[in-house]
Amino acid sequence: MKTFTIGQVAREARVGVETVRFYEREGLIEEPSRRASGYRQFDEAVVDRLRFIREAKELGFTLNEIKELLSLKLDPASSCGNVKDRAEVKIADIEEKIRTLQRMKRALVKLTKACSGDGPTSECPILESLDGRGKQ
Amino acid sequence: MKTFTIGQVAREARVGVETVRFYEREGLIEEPSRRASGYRQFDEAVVDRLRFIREAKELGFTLNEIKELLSLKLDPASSCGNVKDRAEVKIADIEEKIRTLQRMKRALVKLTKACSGDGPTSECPILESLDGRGKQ
DNA sequence: GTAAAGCCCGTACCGTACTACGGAGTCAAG
DNA sequence: CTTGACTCCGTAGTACGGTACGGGCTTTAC
Repeated sequence: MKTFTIGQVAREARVGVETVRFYEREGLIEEPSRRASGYRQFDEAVVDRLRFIREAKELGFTLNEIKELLSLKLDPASSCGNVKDRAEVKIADIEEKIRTLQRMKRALVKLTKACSGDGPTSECPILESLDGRGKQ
Repeated sequence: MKTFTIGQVAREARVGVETVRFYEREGLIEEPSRRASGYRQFDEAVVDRLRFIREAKELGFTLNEIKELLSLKLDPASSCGNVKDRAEVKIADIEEKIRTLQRMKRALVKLTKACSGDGPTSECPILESLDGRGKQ
């Protein structure tokens, strides 16, 4: 069976070497076996695991959430429904974030439309609107 | 002219007392004058400034960006256009974040649709899809 | 055989934005 | 005058997710 050094798994999974060590410390990947020299010896599954972590992170899960997801997987008492529930909570989180960002964007667009771009900052409607209320 | 203690400005601007001290250390508000006792003595403008910071943060600016915005304001050579440019960059940032979140959401929705919610985690399409590729 | 690249470890540090702590001095109300 | 709330200060801690350092061993390639 093919094994990998830490540098190889890192390259394969497109993460940093230090990140792999960090994930090991944090319990996101199991402690690998070692060569006589002390060098870590990983197998293919760790590459998959690291990709899992990277992709879940890209989907907006935090490392703690990912850890829970992984422990669910190991727990024979938990069902697929648990995982689905968590994914649905995550979808709701993401929707909330999107709404907040859209609110921010609308406010900024409104401000930039009010601003000619000419004139001194002292008359900038963007700064005025933010710093204002007490200034007029 | 009415002056404020740190607790009063904090309440007025709806931030914490420690946050005001923190902003002072970070140079986001100027060093206030002091009473004989050493107590900080703020004026109304600081309340506005603190509100400015809070609102700009709500619009997605970081403290560093806010600091820049404030320095623009003080620089007589900078025009309203500088501020507008920054706001537009921020709008583009926000749009990018929204797109990323929408990508995340689409991926998660797709996965939850594929998942019945029944069955063991070993057959969960969500986990499989994430940890997969090397497992089949 | 040698040199470069890779790996070992613990620890410290990065940025972001605060929040908490503790002991001492001060202020305002009653 | 007392009491309780407020303020002072510097320092440390929080959460998040890593990133960097540095001295010393191991492996690989030539």
